[in-house]
Amino acid sequence: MKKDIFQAIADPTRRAILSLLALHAMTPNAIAEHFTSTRQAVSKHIQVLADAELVRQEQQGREIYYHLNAKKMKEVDKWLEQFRVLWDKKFSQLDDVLKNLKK
Amino acid sequence: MKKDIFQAIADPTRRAILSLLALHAMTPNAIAEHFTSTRQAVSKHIQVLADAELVRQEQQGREIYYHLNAKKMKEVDKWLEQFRVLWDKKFSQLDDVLKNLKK
DNA sequence: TATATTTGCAACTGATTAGTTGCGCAACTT
DNA sequence: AAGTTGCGCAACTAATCAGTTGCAAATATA
Repeated sequence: MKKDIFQAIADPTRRAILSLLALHAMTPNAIAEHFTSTRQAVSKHIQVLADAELVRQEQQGREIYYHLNAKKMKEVDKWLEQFRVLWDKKFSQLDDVLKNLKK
Repeated sequence: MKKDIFQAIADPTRRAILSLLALHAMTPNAIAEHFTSTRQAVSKHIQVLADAELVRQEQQGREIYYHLNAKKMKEVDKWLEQFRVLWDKKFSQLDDVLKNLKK
């Protein structure tokens, strides 16, 4: 039921919501206006983001402002770390050099 | 049907496969040995990774070696870029400085 | 040639999901 | 006080998904 960060960012709508919230905090209605689907559908997406702690709520009267919790995104960055060494051409070439040295 | 990178890395098993392939190329059978589920289940995961171009195949006789396409992971890194500015305390403090300068 | 191994593909099934609708509650507005 | 607005929660449904089993093709081995 409760999803992790990777599942949370798997959905394009949810990624778009995160991008919106990167600019400034917003209420569910304000967020929903950016999409064609209903408020409740968007609200469900927000709930998933909240479960994953990618988003925090701030109640103000009857309105709820959703804030991006950018720090949580660090976990994705941390996971990427293991591949970062591999994807850069410079490192590949360095790898080749090391292989040649072995011979 | 065809999934994108974000959907591909949403599954923990698939992330584990990617981590395995970060070490060296492997055949489906070899990969499946690391998991409790059946070969076909693992094969399906590999197929998803291949569709997302996170993995390339290299046929050798009747064996197929799957290689990690680490460069594709850059797309996730690129998406993270928009949040990287926000998650670092130093940048938040810099932001405060800029706000104060405005006054 | 006969047999075993490696693999992908297709059909089936139970579980999960995304989106809708309807509701109720709390908080503003007039 | 009465009506409106903002919102979350719950139930329903159609669609999708994950994993299994069974099969066929290609390569290797005896």
